[in-house]
Amino acid sequence: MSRNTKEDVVAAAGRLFATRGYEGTSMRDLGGELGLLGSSLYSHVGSKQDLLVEVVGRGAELFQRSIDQAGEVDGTARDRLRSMIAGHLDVVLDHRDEGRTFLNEARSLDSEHRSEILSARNRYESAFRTVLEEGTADGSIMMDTEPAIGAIFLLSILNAVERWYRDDGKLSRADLVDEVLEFSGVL
Amino acid sequence: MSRNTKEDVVAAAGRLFATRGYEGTSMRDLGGELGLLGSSLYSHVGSKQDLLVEVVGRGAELFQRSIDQAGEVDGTARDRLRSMIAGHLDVVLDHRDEGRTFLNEARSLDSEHRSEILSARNRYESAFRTVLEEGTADGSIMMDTEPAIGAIFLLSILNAVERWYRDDGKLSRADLVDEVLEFSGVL
DNA sequence: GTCTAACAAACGAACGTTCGTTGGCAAGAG
DNA sequence: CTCTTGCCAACGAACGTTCGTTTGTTAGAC
Repeated sequence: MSRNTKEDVVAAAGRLFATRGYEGTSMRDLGGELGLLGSSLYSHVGSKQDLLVEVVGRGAELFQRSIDQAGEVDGTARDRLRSMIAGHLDVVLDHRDEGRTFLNEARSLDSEHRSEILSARNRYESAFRTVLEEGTADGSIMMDTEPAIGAIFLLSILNAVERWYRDDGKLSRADLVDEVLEFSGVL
Repeated sequence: MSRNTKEDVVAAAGRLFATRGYEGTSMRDLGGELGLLGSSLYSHVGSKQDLLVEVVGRGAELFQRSIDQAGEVDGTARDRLRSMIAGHLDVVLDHRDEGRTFLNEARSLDSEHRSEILSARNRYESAFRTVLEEGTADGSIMMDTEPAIGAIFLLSILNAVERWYRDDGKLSRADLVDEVLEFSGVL
């Protein structure tokens, strides 16, 4: 009989928040997921809101780490863009729960944490805009669309990937990266 | 003292469902929005779920009408694609509440209505895929991406527009249509 | 090695509040 | 008079959370 750790609780919370939404998930639901009573969760966590903060925070951290790694890639701006896209797909596909919760459930955060997440998202979008600008400058990226719009379009595609892509399909992740680059006129 | 009609109730429900989500909206919230008690809403509507069905249904109808109109456009497949994109943007921007609720709150529908909406979405995506195939065949569309993926990418961009586009900005809707076409390599 | 003190994890009952919903009644418009 | 609209009071269920208690494990003292 193995008992549950805080890690288990946060993981299960991510799963339920991602699929049913924060408001659509009750502490009793979450307890049931772990074979516990709802009240037992309070041995591990201070409040339901704390759980959301934790899950969303993990999502934010994953995206942040991804963009940091891509920034260290040397080569042309196009190489860096490719790395950013691949990294984004990995986050969104390998950490579906945290990614979805980060992207969709931020509105349920208290205003302090919500605005933190919002500026994290803005910084993230800026990184995409910047690499597009650099690629236009050094000639490694020929995109007909201006960087500000192109970054938004790219992220729209990337954020939606989790809704339809399956790893066991015919399209590999590497091919998916190429498809995205090709679609946006970079390749 | 003007009294409220069912129309007002459905419109307010759309507004709240779109911004706070279905589960995040209480009947008392909704009543407050109209200067009523929550219980008074039951003079207009059978249940909260009925309201969601109504709002989502309106969203579905708007998208359906848009795609039907675009289908009647004569010219090349590219002309029809342009019309589909413009129509989608109009739905999503002129009927933000119904559009958002249709796109984001379907999971809160009872399973019967949910699967109806899901197949409506599939038919809608099929229409995009088909026009891309036709455009490849008649040579009016040169897209490097295969139609199935291209349709998904296009819809990912279009569905996200409502999150960032403002009508009072520098970018007109017509220009936005061009940007989308250009980004996807059609123009 | 045993006894004991501490701790983490979970239970079960209950708290106050909010939820969706119902039913009876009043005011006003056609 | 009737029909629509809304108020009011109330319902049972579910909500997040707190509390005192129980259980199993871990660590140190004897």
